[in-house]
Amino acid sequence: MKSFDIPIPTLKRLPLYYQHLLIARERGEKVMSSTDLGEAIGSAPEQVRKDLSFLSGQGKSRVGYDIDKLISIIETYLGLMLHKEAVIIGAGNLGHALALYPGFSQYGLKIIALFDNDAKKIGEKVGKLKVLHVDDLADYIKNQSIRIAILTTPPESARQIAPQLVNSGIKAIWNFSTAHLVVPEDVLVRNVDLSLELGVISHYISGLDRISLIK
Amino acid sequence: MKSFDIPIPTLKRLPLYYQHLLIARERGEKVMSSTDLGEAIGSAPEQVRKDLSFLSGQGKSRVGYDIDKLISIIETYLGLMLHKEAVIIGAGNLGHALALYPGFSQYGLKIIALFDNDAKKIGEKVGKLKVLHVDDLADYIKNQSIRIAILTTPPESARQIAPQLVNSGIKAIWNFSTAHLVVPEDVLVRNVDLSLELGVISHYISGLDRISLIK
DNA sequence: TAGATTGTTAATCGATTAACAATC
DNA sequence: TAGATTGTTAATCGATTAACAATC
Repeated sequence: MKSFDIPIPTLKRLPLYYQHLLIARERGEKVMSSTDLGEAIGSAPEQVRKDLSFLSGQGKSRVGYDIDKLISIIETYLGLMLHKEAVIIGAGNLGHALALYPGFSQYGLKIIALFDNDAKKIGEKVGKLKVLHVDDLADYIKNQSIRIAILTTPPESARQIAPQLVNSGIKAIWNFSTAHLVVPEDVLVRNVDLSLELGVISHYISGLDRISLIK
Repeated sequence: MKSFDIPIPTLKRLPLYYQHLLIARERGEKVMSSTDLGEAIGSAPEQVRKDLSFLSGQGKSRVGYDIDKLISIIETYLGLMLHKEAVIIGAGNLGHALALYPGFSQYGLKIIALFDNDAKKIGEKVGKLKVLHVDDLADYIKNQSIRIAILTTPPESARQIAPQLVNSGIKAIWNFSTAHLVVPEDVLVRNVDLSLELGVISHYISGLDRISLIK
């Protein structure tokens, strides 16, 4: 799963550029310099130019980047226009929030089903979606040719379900559980453990206390 | 805000180690090697040893790390035992999910209030918390000496509120909005933009399509 | 003692930043 | 033309990985 032709950090900045370009276009702007784009997302202009050079830079000296053109280049490069369907496994609070998260559609991601193993939740409505039983998950994925799964279950369930997902044809797992998933090479796993940020935040806050003790 | 004595990636792995050590302790285990710890979180043993060396390595050759000791070292280092109170601004789906997220208390984080500017939401119950009006935010933070704020509002609101938070004494902002916040040096901002992962996922999925087209 | 495992130094890798020639 | 801005190469920085001596 390593054959990226572009650094992951760059890949994560592209959506940011994209958002700001959309806003600028909305405002009627036509071109944008690397300096302005960088400022908008909090990066240096060199960073922006470097990032954009991966997608065959299209800027014009003295002018900047053509907003329309750059938008469509990023769309093509990331495959944003592609219709990407995903399922959520785990209909808890986080699953709900993600199912209803408004930002995803901008990137072509559409949540089309939620699964849970809790009988009480089956049939429950989340937005326009109904919660389905996890027993039907494998068939559903196969029949609908889903390739993206979002995991918001407890870690043990996540570990159990991951192989099923892979067997059913899932190619990308967005893992919100704390479980470390082991999957074949050709399956992308992106881990988002919200708690990890607490390592940084907690250390920072407790550092403040330490300083104030010394003073 | 740069004066970390330890790499951020390490800081984010410490909570992972911590979790696995807790589990191991639960199982009655006494010591754990860097190899085992690494395996649990998907890192190399060298990585583990390197990380732990930042907190004055406490392992024993031929034996491994004393689980009890390491747990308490990490707790001290990250300030996990510190009682850290936080407010959430934005009582939408994500705000709800975070308010009810079970994983935070393990790290000493306690959400004690939710704020919103939508009159319809004020007074609404989220778990045991009531949604308060954002007009009362500054006073609340000052009176309760809150230092951590979690932002789950739309980007424009986030940008507006950030200076207020800083003025009221907030020292760490966990920013789930897409806004790029500009704050004084001594305020920590941790950005979590869920959409950014979609850059990586979308690119990967569309890469699969590209390959299958070629074949 | 012999061997496993740590802690640390050095080598590698990769991303960011700086510099600057090319260009519009 | 002069000057601003790109695109790219080189230098720097920082984190990961490898190697190995120290140690229990």
